[in-house]
Amino acid sequence: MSVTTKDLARICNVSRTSVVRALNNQKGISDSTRKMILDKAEELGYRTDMLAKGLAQGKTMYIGVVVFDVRNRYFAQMLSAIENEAKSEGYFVNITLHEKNKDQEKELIQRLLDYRVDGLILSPVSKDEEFAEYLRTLQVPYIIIGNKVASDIPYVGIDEMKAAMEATRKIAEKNYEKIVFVCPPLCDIEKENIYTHIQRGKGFQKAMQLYPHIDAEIIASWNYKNEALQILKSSKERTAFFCSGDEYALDLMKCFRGEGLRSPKDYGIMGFDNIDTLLYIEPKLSTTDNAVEEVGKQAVRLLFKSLNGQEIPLKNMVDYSAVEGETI
Amino acid sequence: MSVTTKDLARICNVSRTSVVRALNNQKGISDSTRKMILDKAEELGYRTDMLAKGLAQGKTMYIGVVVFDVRNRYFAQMLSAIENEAKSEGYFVNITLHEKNKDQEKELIQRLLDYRVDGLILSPVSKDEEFAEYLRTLQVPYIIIGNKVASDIPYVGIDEMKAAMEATRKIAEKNYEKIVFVCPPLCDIEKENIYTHIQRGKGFQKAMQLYPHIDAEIIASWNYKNEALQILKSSKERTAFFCSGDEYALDLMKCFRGEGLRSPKDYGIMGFDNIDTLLYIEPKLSTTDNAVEEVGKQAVRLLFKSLNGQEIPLKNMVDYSAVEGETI
DNA sequence: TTGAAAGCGCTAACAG
DNA sequence: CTGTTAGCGCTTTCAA
Repeated sequence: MSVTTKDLARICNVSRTSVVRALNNQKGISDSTRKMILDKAEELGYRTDMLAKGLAQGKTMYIGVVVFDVRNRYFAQMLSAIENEAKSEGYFVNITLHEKNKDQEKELIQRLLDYRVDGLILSPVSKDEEFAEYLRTLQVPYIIIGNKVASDIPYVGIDEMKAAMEATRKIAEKNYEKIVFVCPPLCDIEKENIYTHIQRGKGFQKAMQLYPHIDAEIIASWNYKNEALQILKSSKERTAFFCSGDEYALDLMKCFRGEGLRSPKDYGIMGFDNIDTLLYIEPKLSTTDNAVEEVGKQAVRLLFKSLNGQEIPLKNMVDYSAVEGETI
Repeated sequence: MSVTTKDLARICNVSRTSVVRALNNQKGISDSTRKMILDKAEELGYRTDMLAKGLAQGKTMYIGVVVFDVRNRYFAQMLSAIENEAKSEGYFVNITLHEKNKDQEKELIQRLLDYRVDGLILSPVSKDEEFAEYLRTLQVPYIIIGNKVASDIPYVGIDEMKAAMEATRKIAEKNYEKIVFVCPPLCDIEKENIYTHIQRGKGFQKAMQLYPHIDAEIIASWNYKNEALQILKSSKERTAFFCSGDEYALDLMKCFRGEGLRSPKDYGIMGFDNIDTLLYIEPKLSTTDNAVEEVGKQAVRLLFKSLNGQEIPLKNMVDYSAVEGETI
């Protein structure tokens, strides 16, 4: 087995307290004994047992992250950002995943707490009041990213609605006669937390009010490819699709291409998120960058503040940015 | 604070030992007291402190995973697989990330050990003998995925060489006059563990020996786009590119498209890995599926065997499969 | 069937 | 400056 403070104490002929003082750089110990102990520790490859330390101190320097589905680019990019930011403060990150399952979600949070994480970063798929209530009972600080749960629960993200409004206006100003908001998650509104998509939808509708002469339509179905195709083929108007996620846009583009239709010639299309798959896509998709890495970074920073006992704002907005493409 | 076994004992008027026996489903306790304790535990929302349990038992039911760069699709897909498989055995997974940094890599392993994980799954960027030696000293079972470190260190992956050979032959049989193996990581051979890419390269070369009349070339540079373009433009032969990763293939396709060149008309191209970005790409890229999810799953299974004291094979091969596309 | 006591490796309050 | 002691919450051996 590995060497403990007890071993070090015995070997160095000092008390365990002295060993601790040396290891943790505390005062109340002479430089010579400190050096002696540290040298010996180094020599024997001493390593702090974080379990024991955590148990004794009541904190673990561990933060837990719960997200659904890393296969989603969105999360993959964010996780790196979170990990890096936390590391810079000496914290360790425990990333856990589930597949949009509410029970699993809660279970993961529980298990992280069982392991006594000091704080949590969550991107929940749950949103019901019961879940909000559950969160409120948690004994550790936490912060929500992406899918807001309730307004009294700390949250960091971008202003989805405003971003969607601006995107919509960009499309509208290109003289399309019809704009279709494509948002399949909307049909899961009862089942999941799709806050971001709802906000984007609101932004779309709000913006469209400024353009009464433009036809507005919404597709809220996982059969969106067929529905969109239907619309595009049957209408004589210049049509653009505003998709609530880049993946939907890419899917549509592929589908339309199969019918010989090209953007921007035959239709306009815009995504949302700016996932990095777009790098390989031609024509370059117009979209909105959701600043996912910055969101992750901010989440960690806010959590640290919280851990240090500081009050943090409930609503934290990060800047998004429009990405010019060739499809509008 | 939360309720402990001590609290339960006091409240139920029994000893802590009895509480433990009830909670852990051990025998040596009457059904009635057991029920009484469990009911009370439930009522008070008792939760085992895994830190204390881990400390006392010397095992944590935790497995650590170290990978570089989740932004890579390869890992994102694999992590889900690992998490799911581990969960099914009651283990908890701690995923940690770094950015191809050897020091960070070792540091992460150390920290996971400090938190006393029971086992490790690693996809290392290091490969030197020193690292291998370091791994051999670890006191917990571990398994390597993807980048093999040494032949005495347990490893799970696909037969990269054989897969690359078969892919090469597929290309060769389409009557190309020149085949270029595009493998930028090869120029990092001194810096990183690029075992998989090396194996793919060997497979390519071995296969090409069977086709002496076909021109074979290798690009081992991060300037591969320009070099490939150069080759394609300057040679009159029917040329195909065999890329050691789908991303390189997508990059080339985009670059060539910019020059008005299309696959398969103007050149052939094949990728490797079958990343899911391919879903959105047209024409459909021919590639090899590296069975990444199965690899992750197997890694967990093998680790469990190891945790249970069983011997595991050092070399564990998972089946890959060719993916027919339109670009060859 | 039940309980007392020691211990996992560390920290922290208090004394010398 | 140094050491003694108790304790974090759980497990485990041994005795009743």
